[in-house]
Amino acid sequence: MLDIKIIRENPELIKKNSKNRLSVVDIDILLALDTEVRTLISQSETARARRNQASKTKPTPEIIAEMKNLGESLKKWETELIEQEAKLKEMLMSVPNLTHPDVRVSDNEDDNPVLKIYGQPTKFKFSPKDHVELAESLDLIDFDRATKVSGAKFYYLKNELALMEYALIQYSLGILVKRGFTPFTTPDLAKREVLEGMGYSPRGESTQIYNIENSDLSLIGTAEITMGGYHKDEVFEEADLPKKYAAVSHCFRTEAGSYSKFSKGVFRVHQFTKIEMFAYVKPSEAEKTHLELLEIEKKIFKGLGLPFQVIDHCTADLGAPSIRTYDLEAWMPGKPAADGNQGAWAEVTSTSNCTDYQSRALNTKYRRADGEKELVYTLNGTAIAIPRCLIAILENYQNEDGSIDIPKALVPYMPKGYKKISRQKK
RNA sequence: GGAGAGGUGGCUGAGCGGCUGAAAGCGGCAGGUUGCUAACCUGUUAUAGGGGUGUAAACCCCUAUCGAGGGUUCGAAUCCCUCCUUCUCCGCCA
Repeated sequence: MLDIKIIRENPELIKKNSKNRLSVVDIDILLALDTEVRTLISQSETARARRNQASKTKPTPEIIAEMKNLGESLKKWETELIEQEAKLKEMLMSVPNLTHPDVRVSDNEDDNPVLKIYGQPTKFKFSPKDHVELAESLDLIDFDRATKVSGAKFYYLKNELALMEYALIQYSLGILVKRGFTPFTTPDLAKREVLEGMGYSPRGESTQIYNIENSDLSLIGTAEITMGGYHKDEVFEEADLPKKYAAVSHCFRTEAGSYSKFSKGVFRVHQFTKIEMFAYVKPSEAEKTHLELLEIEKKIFKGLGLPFQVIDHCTADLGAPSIRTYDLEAWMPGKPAADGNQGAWAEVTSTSNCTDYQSRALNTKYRRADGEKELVYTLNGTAIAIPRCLIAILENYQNEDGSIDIPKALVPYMPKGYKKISRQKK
């Protein structure tokens, strides 16, 4: 969340920013609520000061009577205070972060500038198939039985594709560990307070989050949650920063109302495996680290031999916690494009600079060399999201006979002899 | 899952209804002593929110916080309830 002080002191700036980010929070109402809350606080504190004063000595019957009275008013104010504070916090959590000055201002969420294209869309001498067709003919994904067992938008990975998930993990972790990232396997469930601290609201109508019945646990949608919660209420020493983590987890998303031809196959699913990079840095290093995360994503995709482009989210497409977000979009030859053609760029990774937006809610700080404590900055980025990466591999590495080459970079991580996927039709 | 014992400041640990934001020790910081180190001595040492003085560095006042939340009371670290969590023993289990 944003610092309420920034909103108090620069209401016009925040209003403009929120408008650019398509936020619907009314800053005037928020500020009015803030004033109300502060009045209640000072009222209660004055009353408590009086009570503490009176409690220093043995009270006379008159004072006892007075305190009894005061106690009742206090209780009333406190009840009101809790209510109003909760409302204020809810509003405050919905106010998006500030925006990096270089981000394009646009109210169209597809208006993201392309920074650079690496490689070229793969050319075929035949008509390429999409990953669903390829995977089904090679017995690599079982959608039908997944639907029977778990429902729509679940899948079984089989054969080479099941192996390839682990190959991709090993390949990516190798790159990350070399760069000083600490590897993690995280819990796949987290408490509500952690989700909320990270800016995800587990309840409510449009939630993307699965909740566990009779508990305050939710299935995480990304390891960003468990890695952000990891240092909740902690204080780093400046010398210990940056902390760079690579977290393997399963991710669960309800994906309410997202059925369309653009999310065919495993493009948008309820469960997938992902390695998330997460970094805690001091403010002066955030931009540098952000570019480092982007570089790693590029290295991973270049290494896999996949064509991709880098885009820079415009204001309309920026998530609330982020001041700037870059995505890698890989070329997916089987994906229908918006203009009706076949083949499209599609998001495979995303990296965000969240400044102190998350650390404020999580209360994660660092002690500067001069002894002062300050909120750390947090950044995150996808190292690899398995299903989307598999789509890109299947569709780009397909051959005319329906077989698929395994990217050279993955061969060392596959059991011996796996270099190509081909199977006789039964 | 069952039984028991705990959760207090950076750490160890006292307090068990008012003068306790909290003894003592350790550690940290500043100063003294010192040929150097050790030892010793003195002082200091939580966080957050609000208010005030000051150009500022600072300083002063108020409030909250002794695992979390509720309750009892004029007053709670201290009594009661719920939850979380740690340890020990038993059971179960990959």
